[in-house]
Amino acid sequence: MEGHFAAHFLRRRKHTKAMQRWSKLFIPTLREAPADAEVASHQILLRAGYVRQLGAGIYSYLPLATRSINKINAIVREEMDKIGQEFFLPALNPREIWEESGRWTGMGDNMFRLKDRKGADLCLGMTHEEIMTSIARNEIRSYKQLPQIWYQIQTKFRDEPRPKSGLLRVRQFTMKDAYSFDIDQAGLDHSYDLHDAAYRRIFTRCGLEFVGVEADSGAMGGSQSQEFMVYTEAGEDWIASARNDAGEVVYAANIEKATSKLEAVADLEATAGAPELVHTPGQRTIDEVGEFLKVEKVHQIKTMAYMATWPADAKGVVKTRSLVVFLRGDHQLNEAKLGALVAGAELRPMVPEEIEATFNAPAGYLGPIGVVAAEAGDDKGIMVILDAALEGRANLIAGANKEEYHLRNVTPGRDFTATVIADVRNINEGEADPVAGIALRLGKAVEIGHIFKLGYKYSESMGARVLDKNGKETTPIMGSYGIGIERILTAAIEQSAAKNGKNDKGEWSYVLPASIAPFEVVVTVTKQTDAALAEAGEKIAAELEAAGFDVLLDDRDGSAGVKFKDADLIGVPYRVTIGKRLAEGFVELVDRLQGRTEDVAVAEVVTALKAARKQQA
RNA sequence: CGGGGCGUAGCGCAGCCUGGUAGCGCAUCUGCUUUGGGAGCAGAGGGUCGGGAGUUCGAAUCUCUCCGCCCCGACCA
Repeated sequence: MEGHFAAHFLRRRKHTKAMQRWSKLFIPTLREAPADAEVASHQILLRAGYVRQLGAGIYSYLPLATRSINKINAIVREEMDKIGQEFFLPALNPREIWEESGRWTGMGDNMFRLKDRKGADLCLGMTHEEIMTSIARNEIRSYKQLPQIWYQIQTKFRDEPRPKSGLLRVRQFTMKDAYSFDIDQAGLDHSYDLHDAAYRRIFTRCGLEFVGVEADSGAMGGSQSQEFMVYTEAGEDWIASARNDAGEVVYAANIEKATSKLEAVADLEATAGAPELVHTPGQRTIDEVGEFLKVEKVHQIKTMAYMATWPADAKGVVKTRSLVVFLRGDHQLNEAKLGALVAGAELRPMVPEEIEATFNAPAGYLGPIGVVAAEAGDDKGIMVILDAALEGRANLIAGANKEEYHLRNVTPGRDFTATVIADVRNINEGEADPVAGIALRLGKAVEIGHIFKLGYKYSESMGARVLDKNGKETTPIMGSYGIGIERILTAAIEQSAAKNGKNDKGEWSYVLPASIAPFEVVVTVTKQTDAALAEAGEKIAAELEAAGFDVLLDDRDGSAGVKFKDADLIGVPYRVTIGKRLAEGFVELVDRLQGRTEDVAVAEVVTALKAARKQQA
């Protein structure tokens, strides 16, 4: 009985779905992109009538964007429902809950704040750790109620210092955020892995070419963290990755963490058994000294001097420390890696007076010998950092800490010691990845998702406690996981635009994956006033719809050229053109993802499109 | 916040320097002709020139001020 009803209902639903006709839809395409749109996706979203801007980092989503985002949300929901449960939390939050975690002040100016009529402080949610934790705290009493994975798809508000790049960096956006609660670390590991797998399914289904990179856990604290990135020029992060011949990612990391295997370097022959002074008048830079002494940069030591400054403590005391870094001559310092060695401190280059005080020599002739390095583990004195690439090297050229002189035969370990040996250099494109030795690809990327193991930060500070199986009170361990919904759309556009490039008018060309395009197929009637063509368009569109395709029928009374341009512009992957050859029983099938066009018999359209869609999947 | 640029019709722009009737292309509306890659002809509508103040007989134009937007540097989905 029930089964019959369900089947009947499904069938009816399919048939009652309203045909989407271009003549009736609001798709305000623009011939020229607004001048303040710079990045490809921003220009495209505006020109194609997906979005309109309301303010800096504030956008209205028109029907096309809404359809696309709804599809992305549906995919996210489907995958998230396999591992967790959907919530919907308030975007409007009282101050008190944020005070509990210390983030009312911690979030600083990035938080939108407001007052209610009684003068009470409220804010707009930037993320929802606090709210979820408060629910867990109030409701979860026993390990038997764990694990839990709770997620929502919700609007987030962040008062970004600089909104930019269209939908890439905005002040109001949609995030799928999820939080896991487990009784122990093993449970958290599992919840984290579940998210890792779900995220990979989501991004794959959305047609993205992404890499998961090990990331700095950053300010939110926590142990393990992975960012999901899509390579694009519009991105703000730099990442390195390596794929094997099968196309699998064998290594990927944010540039702030990436390492590489270096080719072995044959050291210079010793000219003496100890450092030897060489007169190098006016030769200051690595290039000048290399040229002057006829040595390669790999045989030189680059010396960099920084000051680390920690924020004032409770007594208002500001702590500083001198950092001296030695790098291979051809390498660049990575400030993020250096910063990791002095947690919580701000870095800045030393000023000339500080350099004089530290080295007793002017910039240009700085080197390791004579610098008094703090002992390892000591948190006072000059912190000398030897980059790992110099470990084991010998007979290098370095500044002599004496104006107009350098030294030969400088050998780390023998001639000087460091407080710490660490990897603090930037890796370079083409260097071998540390896992499989495959050439690294380096590029800008946009972050579309982030998963990380939070630990006890919120459960502890907000007092969430459960009883374990021994009846002992214990603190649940948390994970936090986010996906930027609009960024999936934007990244998909950027990804495709990068592949398809610009036309001779400087306009970007792109196609959306069928899974997230506002429509899967557009049926273009080349001449609406021709009754035969119009009728065939209706019929074919209806058939495609009945076969489960999301169809847009272009029934506008305009020239074929305009219709083709518009169809391309909105990024729909498939087009069925009803035109000239209809009299012979053929229509044209354009597969924009494959860049292929073929004539198909009218009776074969559904089959042919299904085949095209299957091939893409 | 610091630095740079911009604000004139829905979109793209000119006009500003040297003050005097607000213009061009596209889009929109009407009619006719067109209809396979952003059509043609004819006509029409549409503007607080970002806001305010000042200078002047007169301000889109000069001065001051405020606002908004974009881009480049510290944060993050």
